[in-house]
Amino acid sequence: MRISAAESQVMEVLWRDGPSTAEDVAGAIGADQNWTPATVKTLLNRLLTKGAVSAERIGRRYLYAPQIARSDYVHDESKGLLDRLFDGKLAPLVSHFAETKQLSPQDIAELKRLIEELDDDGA
Amino acid sequence: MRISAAESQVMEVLWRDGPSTAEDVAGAIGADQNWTPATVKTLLNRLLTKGAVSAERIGRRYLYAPQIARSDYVHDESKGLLDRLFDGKLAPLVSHFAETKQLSPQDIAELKRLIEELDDDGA
DNA sequence: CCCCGCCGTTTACAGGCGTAATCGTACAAG
DNA sequence: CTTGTACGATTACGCCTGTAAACGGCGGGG
Repeated sequence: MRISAAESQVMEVLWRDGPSTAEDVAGAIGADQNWTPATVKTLLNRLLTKGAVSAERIGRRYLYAPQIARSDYVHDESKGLLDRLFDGKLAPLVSHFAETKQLSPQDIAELKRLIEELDDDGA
Repeated sequence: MRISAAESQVMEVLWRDGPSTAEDVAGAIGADQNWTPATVKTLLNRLLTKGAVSAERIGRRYLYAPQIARSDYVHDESKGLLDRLFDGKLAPLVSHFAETKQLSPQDIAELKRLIEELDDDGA
């Protein structure tokens, strides 16, 4: 199930805020994306027909709720990128960011901590 | 300059093999993507009008050469993903793969080595 | 009890993309 | 010199996407 870039903005709101009405979503997004409410409704409907969200009727409105886990989505996107660009390996990606000077000392420290933790678990 | 998924396949060949004719590219790709040569030519032309590749006439053919660095492309794609899904930070991405059990001991070892190297440099 | 307005649904439409066939032309073979 | 052919260029076309307006019904206010 493919979720487009615009659709993912809507999903992010639902993941963050939980079940929401179209109005809620429009309110949460509208400002920075400056979409009209109509646009948000279209996206919600496309997600609905894809089965990516569910809709429960509450009075004359619907509460939309995500039907796929954010972690699954994130995983698919991430793995896709790794496979396409880094031969499926994480290390080259990290290396790439290191080379292009995109890592702050804090980033490095955090990565270090994380890796040591993994290493301990694994060993 | 946006490079689509199909176009990036063509770019990958040019990055890997250097300046190539349309036939070369078609040969290098054709098998696994099973595109006709016509499709490859279309993609090369779209890349040409975008300025992503250059074309130098050699006899009655052209040699196509990348005009953008792979590292730039890789960087844009990677940064885009990090920004969209991981708040721009690498650590959460690594953490995500760790949680979903996508890291082999080799991966962890390599990451560890890499990070220590970075840490030494930085310190 | 009737009508207005608010919802969700349907329809719209231009641009990008994947995929490819067709066209026009210039070189190579005869 | 003619002609077939192999190129790049042009055209095609349906689907997806971003963005949004139009439509139709139902429920609440008068």
